[in-house]
Amino acid sequence: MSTVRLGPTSYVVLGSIAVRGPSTSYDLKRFVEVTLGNFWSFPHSQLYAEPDRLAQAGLLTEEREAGGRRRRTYAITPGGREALEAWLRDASSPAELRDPGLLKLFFSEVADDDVFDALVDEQIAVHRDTLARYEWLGRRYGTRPEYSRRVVTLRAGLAMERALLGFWEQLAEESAQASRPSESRR
Amino acid sequence: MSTVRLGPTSYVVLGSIAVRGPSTSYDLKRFVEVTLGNFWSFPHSQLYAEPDRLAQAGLLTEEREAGGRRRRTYAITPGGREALEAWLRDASSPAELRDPGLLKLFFSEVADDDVFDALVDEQIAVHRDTLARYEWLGRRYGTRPEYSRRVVTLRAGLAMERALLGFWEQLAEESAQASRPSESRR
DNA sequence: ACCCGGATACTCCGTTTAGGACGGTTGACC
DNA sequence: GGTCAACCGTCCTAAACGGAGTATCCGGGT
Repeated sequence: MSTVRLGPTSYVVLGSIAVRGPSTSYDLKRFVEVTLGNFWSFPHSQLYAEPDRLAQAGLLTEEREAGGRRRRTYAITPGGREALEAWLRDASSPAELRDPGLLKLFFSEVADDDVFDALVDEQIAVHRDTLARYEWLGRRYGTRPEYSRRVVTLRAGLAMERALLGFWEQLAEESAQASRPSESRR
Repeated sequence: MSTVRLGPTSYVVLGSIAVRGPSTSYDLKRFVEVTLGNFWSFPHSQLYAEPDRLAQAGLLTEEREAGGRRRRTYAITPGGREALEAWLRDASSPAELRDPGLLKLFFSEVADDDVFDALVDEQIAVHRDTLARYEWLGRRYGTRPEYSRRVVTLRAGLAMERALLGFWEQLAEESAQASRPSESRR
């Protein structure tokens, strides 16, 4: 039980196991991919390395199948639950966004207008897709009260996507307006 | 001029230099910190290593002071501008969000309600602050037409922050409602 | 029962990034 | 010309990344 450094990844693992019960890495992968993955992405390979670290630290127990795939099943320990709750109580570090679309928009002044227009179209399509996916998820899971705390994050995703979609659509509108100033403006 | 791998970081550097003109790493750091940094964060040390790489690849020119700090000033080459424009035309990879607040919310079912309430309060405060900062930036720079393409990303930030703030505020309201069921329920 | 092919499940490892620590440089003020 | 605080640049270790590679399973054919 040496003291290990716990990062956000650690809490993703601890939390997922706390919420799902005993899990294998692959269970975590599938769980994370449709839930958390939407607002906290990271490579699946972490889900094999990190639980191991946490088990070393005594925050998880590890049980390995004798034969076959030699799958390891992890369960949370009292110490792990404690660490998780302590983190929940801690002050949060600020959110980070990495949006290549906005990055391109920021630099779009160096290119021609058709590059800008293509970017806007693309981003509108992307955000419409994401929005549709979230809406589908909402219809599928949104009404199950046993998931309520988890499902509520979906509402945050919906709000964000709607905001961003609105932003890009407004940009498209302004761009269209600018390119035919004849009829509406004097 | 070997072929180097160009990642988003590379385009941050190329784009910033294209937009600002010749710059030192420190110039870039200060520029990025108040602009891009809001939707594409990364460590400042990259801004010393990356331009070097790009210079090797012939996308930037490098000129170094003889004495003192031995500052290196970089300028973009025609090849660099070309690479930047090609990227602007490419399809964008999807946006990524990393929000510790949402992560905690997702796992909050394992803890008591007061942890949840504290989280909600904290997040409301955080988003109010960010929103206020963006509004200030908007008043400060939003009216300068020479920055228009760059400043427009600020509107995206405002839209997102407003959406997220609304989300958390609604959560607070629902929570308050649930904890005093006396008047409305039963 | 046995083999085969494709889908699934899992791990490993070389590369890249994170981001803080550290050390040198400068200019303002004494 | 000395001192100090702010400024600027580099380096280093741990962690994250992400894809390549391997093992396992399952269903269908013989």
